[in-house]
Amino acid sequence: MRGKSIEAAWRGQAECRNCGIRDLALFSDLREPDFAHIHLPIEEIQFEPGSALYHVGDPGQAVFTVRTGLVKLVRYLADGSQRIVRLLRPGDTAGLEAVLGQEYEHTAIALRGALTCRIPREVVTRLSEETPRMHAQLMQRWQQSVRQADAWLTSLSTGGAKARVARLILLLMEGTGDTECALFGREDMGAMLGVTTETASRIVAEFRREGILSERGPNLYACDVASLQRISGG
Amino acid sequence: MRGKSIEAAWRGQAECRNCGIRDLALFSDLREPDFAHIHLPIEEIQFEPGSALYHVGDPGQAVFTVRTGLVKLVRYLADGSQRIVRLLRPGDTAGLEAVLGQEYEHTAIALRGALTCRIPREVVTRLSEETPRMHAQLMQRWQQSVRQADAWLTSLSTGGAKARVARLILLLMEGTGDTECALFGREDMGAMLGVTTETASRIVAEFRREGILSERGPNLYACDVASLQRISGG
DNA sequence: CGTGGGTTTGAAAAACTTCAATTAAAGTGG
DNA sequence: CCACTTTAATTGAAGTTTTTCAAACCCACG
Repeated sequence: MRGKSIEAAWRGQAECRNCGIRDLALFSDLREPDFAHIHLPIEEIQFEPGSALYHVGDPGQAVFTVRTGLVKLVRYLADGSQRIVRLLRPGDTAGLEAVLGQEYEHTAIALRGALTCRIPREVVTRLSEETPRMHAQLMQRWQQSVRQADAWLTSLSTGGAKARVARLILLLMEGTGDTECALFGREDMGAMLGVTTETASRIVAEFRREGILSERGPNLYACDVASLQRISGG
Repeated sequence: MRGKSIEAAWRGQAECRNCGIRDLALFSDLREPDFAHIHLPIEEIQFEPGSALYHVGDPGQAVFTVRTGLVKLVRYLADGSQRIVRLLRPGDTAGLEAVLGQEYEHTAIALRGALTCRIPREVVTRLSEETPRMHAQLMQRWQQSVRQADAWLTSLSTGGAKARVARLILLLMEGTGDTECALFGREDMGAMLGVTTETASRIVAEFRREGILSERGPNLYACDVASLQRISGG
């Protein structure tokens, strides 16, 4: 089995045809005959919290679909600190640059545990040559990345620190109809927002004192959405 | 002729085959037979400083290749202020989302004058269906956008304001073997760096007093690259 | 020669960082 | 199961940086 089995447990060969999140995933537009072009195994891999799907500079051999959990894309700065440039959620794709035969641009690390499908580069390449549906899907994915990058800049790297934290929390709740929200370590929060760990901590603490966040478990909070929206807008 | 002729002067039909910057541009990989698929006119349009190639929310009807000058991609925030999310230079492509049939994600505004080629959406779509070279090129362009977005975040929205200004200036000089650098209005600088106009102004003024920048003309400076690099790294 | 837009500068307030110390939580190994 | 180590979160206080609000300035233009 794989060398990384301590951190990354191989689960088995993925059955894309019957994938539970197929309508979200990279292969959502494929039709039955297209699957014949998948000539290399797609593996299902479970990454433990903190383990890396790949590292910046590695030759891009595969694309990953996130099935469950959360993955951060990290860039390391000259001074050794890190900046998180994006967050991938179920349905999102990591390492698209592999399709272009390039090295990975980031280090991708699982926050919480993450179940992923590892799709070899050649599979995507071949599919994209064979079916325009795959092509279109790839372009969509690229655009989605750009859009997310822009949103990250304008909403998480703009304005005061309180507004940024508020926007981050709102972003995390987006989609989930819920008003509960699982946060992460303060260091990661800081790296997402471009502020120090302490500032992130202080603001979360302040929100908690003001009742905007109420702890429901370890790093799990119930959120006063209205207040967060007010803060995020100012 | 076009309604926007006051701001945007139509120059004529572009001759892509003999384009001076073709090796940089979207069509760089096309071969002779591919040009037969261009069934709609590609227009050469000159945008005056401050005029818009397109606005956020407009239906994306065309892609623009920047031939000369500089174009900013702007997002407007809830409070009415603006954030510049990217800068396009000669060879870059604006409005790629049009190819996906989507609305423009930004407002694209010419800083300085900019000569562009306006390529109708259908031309790119058709080419991309007909030739894999075009397809590959589009993917490259998308990736380039993502890469630039990430770089923008990590180098222009991270660290202290002095470091950001220094990195912006270095970025502007990148490529041009020169040590001269044309800056823009302080408001635009601020919107690129996520700081106020005043802060941008103060820092440029400070650099000037310290001899790191010396004025050579209106907003044109000779730069002490070594010092800028030192500042950008701290 | 006045006007308007953008730049520069000042001073006080606010926000953030830094560094250091404290507390809390979570493992670890007896 | 408890004491002990470790790691992360929180808090305080001082120091810096940035913003804010105002005013002065400069220059191009009518």
